[in-house]
Amino acid sequence: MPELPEVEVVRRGLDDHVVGRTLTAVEVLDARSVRRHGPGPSDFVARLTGRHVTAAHRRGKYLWMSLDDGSSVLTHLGMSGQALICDPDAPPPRHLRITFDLDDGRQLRFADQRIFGGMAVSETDPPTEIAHIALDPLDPDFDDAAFVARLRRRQTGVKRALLDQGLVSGVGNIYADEALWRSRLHYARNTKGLRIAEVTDLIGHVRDVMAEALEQGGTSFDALYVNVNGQSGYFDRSLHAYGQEGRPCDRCGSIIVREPFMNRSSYRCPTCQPRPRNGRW
DNA sequence: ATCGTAGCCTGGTAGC
DNA sequence: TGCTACCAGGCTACGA
Repeated sequence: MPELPEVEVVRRGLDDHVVGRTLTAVEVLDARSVRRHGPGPSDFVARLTGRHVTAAHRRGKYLWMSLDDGSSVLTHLGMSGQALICDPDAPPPRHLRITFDLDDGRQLRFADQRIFGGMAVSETDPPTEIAHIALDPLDPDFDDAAFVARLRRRQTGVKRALLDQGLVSGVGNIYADEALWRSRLHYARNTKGLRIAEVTDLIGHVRDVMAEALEQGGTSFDALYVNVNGQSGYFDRSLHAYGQEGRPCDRCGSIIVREPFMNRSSYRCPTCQPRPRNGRW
C-alpha cells in the first residue's frame, strides 16, 4: 500500500536508475494500466519511444519523469503498483503491465496487481493533470499555517480532510490513522471545532510519521510494495494504531479497535481518541 | 462551492 | 472440496 514515503523511495530509485537514460523501446502489456492516457496505448508508446529522461519528481503519491521534449510521464502506483529495475531477461513478475527498455541494457518494469494505478504521458512538465493536487507535508513550500486555516474552514470529519488530496497530499489510511493516534484525535472530530493548536500539532505528526517511515524505507504489509530493487521497508513494525486491532495501545494499554469508515477501516484507541459528542467537539 | 459516496480492480482468506 | 462473500483502498466522477 504505497503512500508518500513508499512513493518517495520509488522516486529515488528512478532518480538513480532511469534519469539520464533513453527509452529505447516501450511495451504496454495491459491497456488498463494506461487507462488515463486518453489517446490509448499506441499513442503512449509512440510518445515515449526514443525520449530521454531528465528528472524524477513527486508530489504526494504522484510520480512524474521529465522528458527531453518538454513532456512528462505521470505515474500513480495506486494500491499495488511497483516500479522495478532489472535485466530484460529476468523472469517477468506475475502482474507485469508495462516495460521500458533503457539504453544501458536494463529494463524499467511497471507491475500492478489491482490496476488502481497507471501511467499517462502529459504534454506538460509538471503535468497539468495534477494541478489540483495539493503540496505534501514534506515539500519545502508546504505552508503549515495556510493548511491549518483551510482545514478549519472545512465542515467535515478530520480524517476525511486529511485524506483530501486537494488539501494536503500524500496522506493515506495508514498515516492518517497514525497521525490521529499521535494527536489523540478521533477520526470523526469536526474540522470546524478544532483549535489552531490541535491542527498545527496534527500536521506536525503527519510530517513526523512520514519522515520516520521514509527513514525506514517505507511500510509494507503484504509484500505488494517494494522499492525498485524489489525490497520491502520496515516501518510496519513501528505502527501504533493502523492494523493493531485487539492489541493494547502503546500509550495507555486500552485495546485498539477497528471501525468501518468511508468503506474501509479506521483504527483508534478508544481511551486516547474518544468518540466526539454532539455539539461540544 | 462543498460534501459524501459508488465504482474501479485482483487475489487472499473466511465461512459454508 | 469448491463455491461465495468479503476485504484491502486512492482516486475520479457524479449527485445532492
